[in-house]
Amino acid sequence: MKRQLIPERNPGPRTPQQLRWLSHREWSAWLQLLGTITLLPAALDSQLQREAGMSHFEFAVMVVLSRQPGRSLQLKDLAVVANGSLSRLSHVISRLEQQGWVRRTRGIKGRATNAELTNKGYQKVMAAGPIHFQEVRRLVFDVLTPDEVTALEHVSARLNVGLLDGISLGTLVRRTRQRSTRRSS
Amino acid sequence: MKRQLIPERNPGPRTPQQLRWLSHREWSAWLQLLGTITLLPAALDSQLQREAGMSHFEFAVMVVLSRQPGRSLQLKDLAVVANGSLSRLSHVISRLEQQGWVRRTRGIKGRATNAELTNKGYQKVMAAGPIHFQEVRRLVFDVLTPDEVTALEHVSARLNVGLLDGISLGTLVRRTRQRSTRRSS
DNA sequence: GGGAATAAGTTGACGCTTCAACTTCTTATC
DNA sequence: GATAAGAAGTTGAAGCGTCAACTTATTCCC
Repeated sequence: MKRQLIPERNPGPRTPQQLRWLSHREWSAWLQLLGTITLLPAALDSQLQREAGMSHFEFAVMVVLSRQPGRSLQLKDLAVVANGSLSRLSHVISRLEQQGWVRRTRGIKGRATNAELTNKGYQKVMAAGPIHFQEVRRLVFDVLTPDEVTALEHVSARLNVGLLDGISLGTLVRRTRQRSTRRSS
Repeated sequence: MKRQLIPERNPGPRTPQQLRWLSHREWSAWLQLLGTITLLPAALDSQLQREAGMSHFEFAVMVVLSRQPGRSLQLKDLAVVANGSLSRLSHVISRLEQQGWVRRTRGIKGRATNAELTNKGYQKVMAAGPIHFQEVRRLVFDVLTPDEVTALEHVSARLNVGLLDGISLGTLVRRTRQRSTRRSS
C-alpha cells in the first residue's frame, strides 16, 4: 500500500522540470474543467435550495438511503457513497433528523449507527427528485449528445479512481498514520 | 435488488413526463460526474491549503491577476473570470489584502475598484503554482490520455455555456429584473 | 438639471464544512 | 482477562460562502 500522499517536500534543491506550470494544451483544458467543477455544484446547490429547501449533499444522502433495503445504511458507508467525510455526514444527519426526514438507529455490529429515512423523508426526496433532475437534464444531458455523455462518464470514472484512493479518502477516512511530528525546534 | 426509479406511491396527480428521474444510462453517468465535481474541488482545496496556506479560489484569483497587464483587474471582471460572485470576491480580496498579497486601488472609470497583486503576492503565487499544478497533473493529466483530455475539454466547454448564462450568472450578476414587490410594511 | 433607475462594491449575519479533540466500542496480543 | 491499538461517531470552534440590505457613483430621460 503506497501512500505517497505527501510528495517530496523539497525545500532545497529543485530540478527545473518540477517547477513547471501547465502546458498550453493542458492550460486550456484546465480552464474549462475548472469552470465546470466550480459552476455546476453551485448551480445544483442553489436550485435545490430554492426549490426544495435542501442542499445538494442532503439530497444525495437521502437518495442513497431511499434506494437502500430498509431505507437504512450505516453512517460510515453512507459517507463514502455520498462522497463526504464522516464528520460532515454526522452534522447533516443531525439536521435531517431535526427536519424529521431521517432517524438514527443503533446498528447491530459494534459501535455502528445507521441512518434511516422516515416516511416523511421519503416523500420529501421523492418529490424533490423530479424537480432536481429536470434541472440536471437541462444543464447536462440536454446539452450533450449521447456520445458526449458516454465520453464524460468514461473520463469522470477514470478521474474518480485516482481521487478516491488519493486525497479524498484521506478526508473520508482519517489518516491514522499521521504522526503529529511537530517541528521540534 | 430492483432499482426503483419511480416511487411506488405517488402522492398527488402525476404527469408522467414531468415526474421522471434519470434513465438508467443517465444515472450511471451522473454518478461518475457527481463524484468528480465533488471530490476534485475538495482535493484541490485541501492540497493548496496544506502546502501553500491558501484556498483554491484565492489561488485562482491571484493567478488571474498575475497574468494581467499591470497585475491588476477590476473586481467585477475578476469575479467573472474566477467564477465567483462579487460578494465572495470582495471578502476574499479583503483577506488577501490582510496577507499583503493584494491591494485595492481606485479605478478610473466610475465606481470601479481594482485589485492589484503586490510583489509579495506575486512571489507567493509563483511559488505555489508549480506545487499545485504538480498535483493537478497527478490527479488529472497523468490519469488521462491526450484524447481523453481533448474530450474532457470539449465536454466541459459545452457544459459551461449553459452554466454561464443560466444559473451561475444569476449568482455572479444580480438579477436586476427581479422586482422585489415587497409587501408594504 | 434633478430625480429615478441601475451598476459596482461592501458589509454583517447566518449556515455549512473542516479540523482537531474527544468518547466509546471492538479486536489483537500477551 | 487486561491493556493497547484501532474503528466509528460526535462535538465545538473557526473559517468561508451566500444572501439580503446597504452605500455610492453613473446614466437615462423628459
